Amino acid sequence: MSDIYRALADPTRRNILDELCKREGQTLFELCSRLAMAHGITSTRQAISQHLAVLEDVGLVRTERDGRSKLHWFDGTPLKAIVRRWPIDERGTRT
Amino acid sequence: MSDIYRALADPTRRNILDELCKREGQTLFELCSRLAMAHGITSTRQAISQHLAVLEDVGLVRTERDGRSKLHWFDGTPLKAIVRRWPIDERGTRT
DNA sequence: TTGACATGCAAGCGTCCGCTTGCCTATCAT
DNA sequence: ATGATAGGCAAGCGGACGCTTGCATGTCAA
Repeated sequence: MSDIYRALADPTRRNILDELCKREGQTLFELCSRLAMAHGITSTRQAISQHLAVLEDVGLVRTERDGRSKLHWFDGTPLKAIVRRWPIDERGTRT
Repeated sequence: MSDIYRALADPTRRNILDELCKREGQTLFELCSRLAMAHGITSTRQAISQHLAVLEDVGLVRTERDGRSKLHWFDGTPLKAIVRRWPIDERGTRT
């Protein structure tokens, strides 16, 4: 019961997507340290893991196991639903 | 302390945006009845009003008073921030 | 096998969020 | 002025969410 909009609602999850855009194929530990460095996020590893699960659930993050590590990729395809749903140009100007 | 992403997180608010795209300059009462008809939303008038306040706060809805009525317009301009932030094409395909 | 490393699962807790309820303000017709 | 209409303000409640904590699973090196 989670959609893209819910997934994007949390600021930490948005920062995770930002980091995954900067460098692809990151592992959970890489992400944790980079989030701490770049965004000052002090959350636990488990918290980040849960965020990644949400993002993976809605298709914004794709993963692949590599031994005991799990690599993460950003995938912006689900974002198309937003652009498709509403007009992005300014509207509502009185005629 | 509310951003676009938070505003889009609620399904009722997304339906409100849908309805405002269909017909511009709707009043609160118009929206309530249309939401009930088209989306089966049983929420109170105050609930919809609070949702509209959130949407107006983040710039997704613009308003204008007309006597004792308040007219609402959709404005998709803030959505540009989403497209600007992340690449919308598919990425993460292993090389 | 043993130990260390990387991640997963699940319960518990505090807070925020959406909704309702009740009352108040403002505008228009008669 | 009176009543009706359209909307606003604020308190309170229940549930969902994000986070932590503790333990379990699985992988690699020695």
